[in-house]
Amino acid sequence: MGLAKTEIFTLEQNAVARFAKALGHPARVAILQHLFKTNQCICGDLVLEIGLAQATISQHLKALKSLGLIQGSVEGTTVCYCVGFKNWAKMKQTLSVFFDQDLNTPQCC
Amino acid sequence: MGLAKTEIFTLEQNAVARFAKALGHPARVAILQHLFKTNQCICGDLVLEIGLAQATISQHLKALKSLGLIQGSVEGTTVCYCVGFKNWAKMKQTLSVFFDQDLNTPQCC
DNA sequence: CATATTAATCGTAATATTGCAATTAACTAA
DNA sequence: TTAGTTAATTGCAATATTACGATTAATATG
Repeated sequence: MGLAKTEIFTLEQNAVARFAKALGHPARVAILQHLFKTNQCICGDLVLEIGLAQATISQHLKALKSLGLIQGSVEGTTVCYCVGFKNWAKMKQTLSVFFDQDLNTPQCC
Repeated sequence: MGLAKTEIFTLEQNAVARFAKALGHPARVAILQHLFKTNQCICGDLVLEIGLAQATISQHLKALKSLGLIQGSVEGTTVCYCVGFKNWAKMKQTLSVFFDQDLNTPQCC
């Protein structure tokens, strides 16, 4: 199928999975790292920096933008991207809660 | 293609992506949550709990096991699964470093 | 032994993802 | 206006993922 049955899972489970999926490709990880490092940059810089085709970078940017992890603003013929701090924080929060499950659980095996 | 060009990315970028990808499906999130809640359980319990076919659960278990996030031990006709705490901790560490990039960066837009 | 139970694996179908070349849309500058 | 620049979109090919039924392998039980 290739299609996840999201309807049988909780909102939290789907939220964790959605954020995690967005980070599940090294190009998207690299894009975020570069935006944190440079604070902001135009799309073309990312193409040079990362070394994938412009169309491919654009596709990854779209995925990150759809979750609000980055935002882009058109400036003339260029598009300036930067981190979407609000949703970045939301992602950190969502995944931190998931990660810290282990604090309540005694280690068994 | 469907095949990520991992060779052009750093080890860290690939590690973040690999862990994140493993959490990128709600069924795998649910499996981990259930293992934390019950400490350990057999494969059949997960099939009942989650409501996907046994073959599908087995596939998700394999993905988690390949990263060491869970471990399974055969006990008679059943297989008992539990969290792989060592690699769980490694995942938390890897992703935490990535998440805390924002602490060094002044918020711009 | 024969039968049942459990979970991994196989095979397959549907869909998603990744990547790129080519095109398009939007804007700038001459 | 025309030409150039930038980035989104389109179209496509290759591969991956998700899901399930059927089968298999391993172990238990009668």
